Amino acid sequence: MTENEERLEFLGQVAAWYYEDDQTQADIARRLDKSRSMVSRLLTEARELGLVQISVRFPLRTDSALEERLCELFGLAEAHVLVTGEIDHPALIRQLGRLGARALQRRLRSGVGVAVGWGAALHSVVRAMPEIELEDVMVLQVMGSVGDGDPNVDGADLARTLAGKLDGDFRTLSAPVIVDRPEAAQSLLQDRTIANTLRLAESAEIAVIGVGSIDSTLSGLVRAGYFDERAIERLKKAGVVGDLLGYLIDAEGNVLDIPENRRVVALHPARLARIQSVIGVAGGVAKAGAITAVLRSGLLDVIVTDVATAENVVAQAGAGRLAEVK
Amino acid sequence: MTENEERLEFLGQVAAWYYEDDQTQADIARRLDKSRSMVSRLLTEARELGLVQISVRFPLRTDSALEERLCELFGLAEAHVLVTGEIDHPALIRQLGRLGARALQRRLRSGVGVAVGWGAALHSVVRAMPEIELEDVMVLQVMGSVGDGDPNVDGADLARTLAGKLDGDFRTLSAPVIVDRPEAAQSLLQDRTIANTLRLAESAEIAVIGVGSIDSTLSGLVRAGYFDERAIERLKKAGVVGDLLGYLIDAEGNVLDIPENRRVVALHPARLARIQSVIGVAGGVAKAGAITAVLRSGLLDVIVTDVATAENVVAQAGAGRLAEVK
DNA sequence: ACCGCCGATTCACATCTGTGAATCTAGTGG
DNA sequence: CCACTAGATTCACAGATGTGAATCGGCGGT
Repeated sequence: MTENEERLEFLGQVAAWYYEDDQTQADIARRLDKSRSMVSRLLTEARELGLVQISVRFPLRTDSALEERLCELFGLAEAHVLVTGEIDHPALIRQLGRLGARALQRRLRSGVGVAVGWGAALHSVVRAMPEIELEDVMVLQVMGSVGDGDPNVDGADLARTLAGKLDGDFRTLSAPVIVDRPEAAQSLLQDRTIANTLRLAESAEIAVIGVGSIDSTLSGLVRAGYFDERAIERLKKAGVVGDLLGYLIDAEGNVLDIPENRRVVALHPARLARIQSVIGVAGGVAKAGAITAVLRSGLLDVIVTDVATAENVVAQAGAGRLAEVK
Repeated sequence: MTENEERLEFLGQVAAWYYEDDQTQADIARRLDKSRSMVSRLLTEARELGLVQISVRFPLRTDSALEERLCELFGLAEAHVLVTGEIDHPALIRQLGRLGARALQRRLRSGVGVAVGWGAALHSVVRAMPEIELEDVMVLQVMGSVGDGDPNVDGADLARTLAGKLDGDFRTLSAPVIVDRPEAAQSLLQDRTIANTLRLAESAEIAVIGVGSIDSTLSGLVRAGYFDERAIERLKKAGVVGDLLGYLIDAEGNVLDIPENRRVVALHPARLARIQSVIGVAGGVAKAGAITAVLRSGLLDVIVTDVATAENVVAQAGAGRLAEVK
């Protein structure tokens, strides 16, 4: 352990020389009396261990008019609408992450429980989260993991990383988010460890969740291979517009009573109601439909999204309202 | 303004591609249809604007036994003693900065006033400070600047940077820390703006200050050219062991009644007494004498230093005690 | 219309960096 | 004592990067 610490310190020293003092690898090699390539590898190791944090941060612009509109329409406590320039999707997700991290940070304090789902946006939130000194924070994973697929958006990893940054503890769900048979889901949900984590999660003070779209390219569930093209078509016909914590929902934000939803290993969205601050982070116009649905469910307290999507959501909701009046 | 924001966003985008997506400059150049050298320059610009934050962070070890000992000996609220491996002075200062930033962060909350001095260690504290979301924080510069010399340790810059990170306001002292004639100091101290800042400073909740040694290589004052070798010799004979906020002090931590101290433009150390949390950050055995003196003055509530120095301080203080007893 | 100026951009080249393959080193088991 | 192996280290080279000097392009002045 001490040996390990010494190595960390050594790697940190090297990284500091390189990144903070702008010394060249050759300089450092001379200093250590090693070859330059060695130094290159030491730096790689330091980076991999997360000793070097590189982040790009610049002021984020938000649209307060749209924010107010969203709050009104859906009875939210807070809305954050990112103003983007021309920007590609990964960049959008990154900026949303920063905005989301800010919203989360504002609510964090020592002793809270934080329930986290997963998804690209959430991954980005966790990534953007600075290290904070808190005590007794507990991070809870609330939806099972995807076995294969993108490990970048894996829930367990997310919970672990977030807990690390908050200097807190964490509980993961070691189960796939969707299993083959309803019975399997049942027994997993009743498993002591899993049930325990979920119980902790529903009494958490804060939840941070993403919103899934049913659209093939954007949905983590689809990308993970749980549904194929035919299944998607069928689900769409059944009224599915997206997912919340892995559960498929319709345009009103209701968890549909379909077989697929009985195979999900995750906190049930209805349980979010008890949580004081439920923060949803999702963006991209393609997700607007799903986001509108989730907002309609009334489960969110805070939404973090981008202008284009927010506009789309407002338009849909406005239309919905008119329809209701008629 | 908007144009500027757009440029920031653009630079941020480029920096994100480079630093977060690991794209090569050539890739980005192709994407932007510019030359690769252009991209290199854009990245430089982004870094200079502070859009890219690179920090090396690894667990800091502390010596809790020594910490307790220091607290006892000097009636401190907190002591932080950094355990260092073999490490050069800049690296030591950097790590102390991180430790200091942590101590500061723990005390920060919305609405506080923070008084800051300057010096290499403080610069490092500010550098290590993460951006935090707070409201109505006010950062006050409490000692004048050095005109020439190392702009890295300039007080005004320090206050500005810290305020930026805390999302707060700041007040600087636009005056040199030491002027030629006592009358000049007097009139500067009575200047409306300066007096105002100092008044705010003494009613601050937190102060973060360095400790100066009289030793030529380590003292910011000496390095800035305020005292030459002969002056230093004379001062040492007069009992000076270091400086606190620019005022020269003896081994007991008293501000000496000498002409030099009437030329200082800074908050008087005695005014620190009102401030709830006075945090001193300083390290390196060469400063042990000065640090001991400052600790004896009883003005500090928190000290942040390294093992070697702390041991030295404890030894001195222990000896002092024995002497007193006899 | 022309000139001259200044910032933006590119070119060319020296330097710096990552990495597969070769080499070294220390520890282990026979 | 030696053979063997795994990890540490270096070599060599391709590729990536920074930067002084040259070039471009627009714009105000005459």
